[in-house]
Amino acid sequence: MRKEQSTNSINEKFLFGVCELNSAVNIISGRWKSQIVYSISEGNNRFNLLKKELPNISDQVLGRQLKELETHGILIRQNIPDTVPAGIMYVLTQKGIDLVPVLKDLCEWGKRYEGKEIKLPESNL
Amino acid sequence: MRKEQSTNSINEKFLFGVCELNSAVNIISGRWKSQIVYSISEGNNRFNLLKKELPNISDQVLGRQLKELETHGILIRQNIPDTVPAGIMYVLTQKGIDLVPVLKDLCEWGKRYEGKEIKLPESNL
DNA sequence: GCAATACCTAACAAAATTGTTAGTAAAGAG
DNA sequence: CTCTTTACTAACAATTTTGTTAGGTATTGC
Repeated sequence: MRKEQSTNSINEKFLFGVCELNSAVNIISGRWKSQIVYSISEGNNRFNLLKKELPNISDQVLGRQLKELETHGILIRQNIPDTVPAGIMYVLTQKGIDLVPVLKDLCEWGKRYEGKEIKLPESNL
Repeated sequence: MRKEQSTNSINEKFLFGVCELNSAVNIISGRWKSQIVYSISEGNNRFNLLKKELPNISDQVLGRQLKELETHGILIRQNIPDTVPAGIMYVLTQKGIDLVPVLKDLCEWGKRYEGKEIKLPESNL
C-alpha cells in the first residue's frame, strides 16, 4: 500500500533520520490513535469498550489502528483465558505507558491556549 | 479543499470534542511541521534557513506548512525592517514556545525506545 | 535589460490515509 | 440450526495530504 520510492516516503525517512521527534509524531498521528492509547490507559482495554468510547469508529478501522499501535510497540494483544468467545485484552507496553504522560502534556498545552488570541512572547513586545 | 460533511471530517470534529489532545496532535501532525517548529526555536527563523535545514522541501510545501502553523497560532510572520529584498522572520508565539518542551519530551520518549524489543510493564510479567 | 535573491501562491497530480462493504471463526443460548 | 457475541480481515472507494509545475513581486548588481 505504501510506495517506498515516492518522494513522500523518502522525505518521511529523511525526517526520521533528522530527529526521533519525527518518528514519535508519526506514531501518534493516525486519526484515532492517541485517543485509543489514552482510553486503554484509562481501562478501556477491550475491542468493545473502545467501540463504546468511540461510537463512530468501524470495526475495520479500529482493528487497523490497534494493529498499527502494536507494530509500533505501544501495545500488545493478550488472550484472556477461559473466556467465551475468546476475549482479547489490549495491554500497553512500557513504551506505551511512558507515552501517556507526554500525551497528557500535549493535552494540557492544547487546553492552555484554547480559544485564546495569538500572543508573541514578552521579549518581543 | 476540505469536505466538511465527510465522515472523516465529522470523526475529526468528534475527536476534537472528546479531548484537546486530539486537536493538539492534529496541529503537529503534518509532514514537516514539528521539525519546522523545532528548527525555528533553534534560530532558523527565515524561509531560506529552513530550506537549508530541510533540503528536500519545495518552496510551495514550506510556504504551506508555515501558513498552517500561523493559522494554528504557533508562529507569526514578521517583517524585518530595512532589508532588501524585504525579509520575513518567523517568530514563535507564546503557544509555539510552550510547545517546544513538549516536542522535546516526545523526542526523548522516541529515543528511549529506539530499536528496543517490546516489553510489558513489570506488573504484567 | 537580465540574472539573482527572498518569499511566496494557484492549479494540478500523485500518494497516503480513512472509511465502507462484506465477509470470517468459534462457542453458547434458544 | 439459527442467532448472538467478540474480534477481527480483505478489497475497494472516498477523502485528504503531499508534492510538482509554473508562475509572481520587488530590489540590487552587472
